[in-house]
Amino acid sequence: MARPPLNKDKLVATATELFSSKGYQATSVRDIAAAMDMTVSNIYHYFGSKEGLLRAVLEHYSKVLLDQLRDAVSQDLEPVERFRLLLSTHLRVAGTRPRENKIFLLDDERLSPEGREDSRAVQREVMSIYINELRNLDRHGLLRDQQLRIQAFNIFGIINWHMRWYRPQGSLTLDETIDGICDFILLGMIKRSDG
Amino acid sequence: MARPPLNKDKLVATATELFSSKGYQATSVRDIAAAMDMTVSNIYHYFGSKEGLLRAVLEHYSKVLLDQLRDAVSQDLEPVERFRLLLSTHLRVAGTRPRENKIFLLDDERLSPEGREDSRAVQREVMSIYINELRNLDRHGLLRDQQLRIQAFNIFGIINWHMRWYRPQGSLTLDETIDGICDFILLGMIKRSDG
DNA sequence: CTTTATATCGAACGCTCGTTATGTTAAAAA
DNA sequence: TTTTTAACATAACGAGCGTTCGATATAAAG
Repeated sequence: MARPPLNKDKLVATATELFSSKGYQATSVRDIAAAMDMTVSNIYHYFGSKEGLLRAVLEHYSKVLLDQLRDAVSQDLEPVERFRLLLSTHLRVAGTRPRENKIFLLDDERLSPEGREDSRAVQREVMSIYINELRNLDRHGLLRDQQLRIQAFNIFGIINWHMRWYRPQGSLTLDETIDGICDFILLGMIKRSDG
Repeated sequence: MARPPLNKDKLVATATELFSSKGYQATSVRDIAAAMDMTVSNIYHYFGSKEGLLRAVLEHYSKVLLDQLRDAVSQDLEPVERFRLLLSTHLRVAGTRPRENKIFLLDDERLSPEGREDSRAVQREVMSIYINELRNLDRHGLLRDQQLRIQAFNIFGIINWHMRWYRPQGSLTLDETIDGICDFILLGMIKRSDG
């Protein structure tokens, strides 16, 4: 046994790069093999199938995302402050791992039923983290609207759209962008007299 | 000449249905031919290529969307009211044509450079409509934040995410959902004392 | 009726895809 | 040293893909 996990990790990284830039379906196993300078059959030796590689990519990202979100909501903070921490954490994970995030959002439709169910379970878990926090805000009379799921979906839309336009080399830093987005979510667009 | 535009329209409709449910790449020209009960070569007679069909789908949707948005912002209304009309119009088009919207958002990456440029032009036009309205709001001192493009991107995220979760057969009507989303965008999540 | 243009078809071409069967190297285990 | 096992390679299979070619049917135009 030479260095088995080393090459396996590099394979996941290369697949992430290619899947995110060309799309899962448009990326052939031969593309990945060429980028790794190895043969196709070797990839099958490691992952068994093309979908096995996709699942490895998704499982890695899911773990990172859920760990960070759970950590954020476990902090002992004022309701609004903790919600802001949840938002900024989510934005930071998605913003620093745009490739994994893109695959997670777009290519889960290409999974087999079992893989799709795993992906859905992660999405449900993220949703339940948000619903818990929204309930907490509502308990303190801080929520303007009680349609919690719609609020959550709106937030996911903003966060997940973020990756389509944010470029690290742009004029705003990631921190500035994240603050602006959190304010947008919490306060809305229109200027208010008490803000 | 029998009824040329009739079959051509049906072909665009069938392609829309299949492209949106399975994705552009996962839909073969043979799939579409089978759904239309015609042969593959007949599709090529009409559209010349698979991409030709995709472009026909996108051009149709782009025209509808831009027409409606332009009509909304041409109304003579108070700034906030006109912005709310723009939002609700956009949400209504996307919500009543979820299939076209999905293809428009996801499959423009599969176009050739020329087709991609056409699609980008439409996206730029939509953005400029929003920027104009945001400038108008700002001129009246109504905007909380002056990062206009970020505001616009946040809005697009919410609107385009809408199609991933909204189901007409759900408990809320489209109108109720649209109102809730407009309020979210304009007022934010947190209850304010002057609201 | 003849010409012409459109609508439709059947069959194939060349290519790429995911996958597998079989073999070889090389390093760790015994 | 022998055995075993993981890491790699070569070569192919069968299927599906987008596309094209050549022919036919059909209806409008002359």
